[in-house]
Amino acid sequence: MTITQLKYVLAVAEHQNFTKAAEKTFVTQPTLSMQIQKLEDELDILIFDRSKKPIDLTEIGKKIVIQARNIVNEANRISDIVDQEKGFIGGEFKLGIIPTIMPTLLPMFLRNFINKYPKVKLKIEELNTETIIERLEEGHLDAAIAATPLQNETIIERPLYYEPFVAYTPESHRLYKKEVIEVTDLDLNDMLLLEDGHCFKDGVINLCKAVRDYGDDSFSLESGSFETLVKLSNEGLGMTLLPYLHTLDHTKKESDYFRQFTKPSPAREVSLIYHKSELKLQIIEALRSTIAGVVKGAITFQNVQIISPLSK
Amino acid sequence: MTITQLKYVLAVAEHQNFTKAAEKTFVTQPTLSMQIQKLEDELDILIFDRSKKPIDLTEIGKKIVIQARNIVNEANRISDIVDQEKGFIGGEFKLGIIPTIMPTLLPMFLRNFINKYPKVKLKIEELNTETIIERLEEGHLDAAIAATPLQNETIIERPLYYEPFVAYTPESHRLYKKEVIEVTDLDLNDMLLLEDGHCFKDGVINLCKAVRDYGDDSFSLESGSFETLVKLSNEGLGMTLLPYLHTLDHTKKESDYFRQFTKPSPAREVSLIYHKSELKLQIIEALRSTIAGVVKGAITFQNVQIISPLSK
DNA sequence: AGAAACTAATAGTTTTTATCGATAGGTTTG
DNA sequence: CAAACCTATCGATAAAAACTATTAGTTTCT
Repeated sequence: MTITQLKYVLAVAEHQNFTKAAEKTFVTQPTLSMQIQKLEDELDILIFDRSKKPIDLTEIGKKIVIQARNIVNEANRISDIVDQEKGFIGGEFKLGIIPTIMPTLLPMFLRNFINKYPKVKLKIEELNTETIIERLEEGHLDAAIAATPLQNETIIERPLYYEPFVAYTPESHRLYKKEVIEVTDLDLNDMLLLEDGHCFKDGVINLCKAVRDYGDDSFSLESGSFETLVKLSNEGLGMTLLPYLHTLDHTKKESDYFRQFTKPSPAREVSLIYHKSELKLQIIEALRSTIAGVVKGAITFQNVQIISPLSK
Repeated sequence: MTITQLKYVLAVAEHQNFTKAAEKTFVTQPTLSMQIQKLEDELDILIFDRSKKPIDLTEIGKKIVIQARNIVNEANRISDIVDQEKGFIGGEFKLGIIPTIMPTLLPMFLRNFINKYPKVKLKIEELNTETIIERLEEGHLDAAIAATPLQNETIIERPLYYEPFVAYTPESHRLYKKEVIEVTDLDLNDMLLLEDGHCFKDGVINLCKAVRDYGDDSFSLESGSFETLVKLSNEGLGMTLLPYLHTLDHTKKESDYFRQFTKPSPAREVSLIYHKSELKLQIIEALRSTIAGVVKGAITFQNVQIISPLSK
């Protein structure tokens, strides 16, 4: 059994297709077929059920794939150890960021980071939370920035900052007259929220449910941007909630519509998250400290109440 | 990087000698030298410091060896998974047992186990607790039976039974007249205990310390057998403590000297222990259930007070 | 000090094997 | 029913892993 063979197994398991897997692993399809057969012979079992189309894993194949991923991960960590010892921070690093964090946070730290660690080839992708979790688990992302807690056992969360929500209440809205808003003032029927939004949990209100109910009656929102929400809000379709960083670069007119919450403000926890295998931990740590350094000062909220992204 | 190379590195790290490592891995010495050089070239580091005699690991080499052991362990588990799926329980299995458990427990389950799992080649070795922990950590033992708790993070403990201590008080001893003994009756100055004995902890008395003090004055005991203790005891050198199972096959005269403790009796916890990597878990589980089945009935004590083997 | 023993690296050779291109045999798809 | 697609097989080749023999450098023993 070789590490290469295990990588081939993982590739075929992922693409459910020998030919595609061969391309991804930069070998020809016969090579893949032969090596996987060799491994199957050695273990005296079938990893793939070739009768099904597309090709599928056998029961034992599934278990072997899990273990193979383990082994390959641990093997990759050898070069991590070497890099760390050499003080080398570099190589490709795939970072996922959710849409509602991307435009505000990325400009704050990106220039800083690439100056400090020029050898790291950052590949940043805007992805929703669900996809991020998937890709982290499969090892297609090295880390991500998302709202937490996620309560996923395979993922480690390192909180970066706590970002309060600010209410956006246009003149037409009943709450425009109030100077500060309380959570209890909110009414599910006159609020616009993102699908991928953050849910008030437990005691407060469950806004996730509200969005769904609302969608039944009139329209549903798939847009990932708060800009759309603000415009709809201006049209008199209700108020909305914006994360604090999104309120920093708005026109004066719009700023007039912002309303803070009374403390403890509802807020989201924004974290750097990564797989528990802790691959490329040095880069993750470099990223975390860079962001932490930039964010400190810009956002220092403490008396907040965390809103979970979970819709349960 | 290949798994084979990592195995070579582990062998050289263990034996601190290329030639011996080559024998153990069933290849010639040049093969080992070349493969390890290849790996060092690929990682662009030195794993071994060849200037020192005997050969030594570099700083980074130590880290790589730890990770290599990880990888090789995880790789070995593949065949575990296959065996489990096939329902095959077999292969070599190295079991360590501490001297004070060996003679009483082994006869109780060995025949039973080899009948039930004839394909398992059991290699049993009598070892003291310290050596057992070492070998479990290095992977030279698959499992062991010892007194617990050990509070070692890399080792998993599965308690098998709780064995009370029985006092052995010859006629000459002051406690001979009492029918049952209380822990508070014990006096450190007239007791014989094994070096590798079990320590009364916390509230009760710290017998471990007592042994050391005693040794200063007259003699120290390195024998691993209770037989010696009993004989010394008969010579009027003091009383001693025997684990319950050791009291089952004694002459009538000796039985006369046994004294139970009042409940909760001081007792030792005897566990099946193994590395947290859980290699060969099926065999471990087979062993555990076999022993548990045999022991049930023979030893069913509940109202006991566990004595830790730790001398801290 | 000098010979013997030991140890790791090197050189050259053989054996093994991983990979490739071409192709056959089997599906599924339009 | 042909076209497209997909995996297994075959024969060739290049890479590499292993071996034997030897060298060069130790350490150990006399």
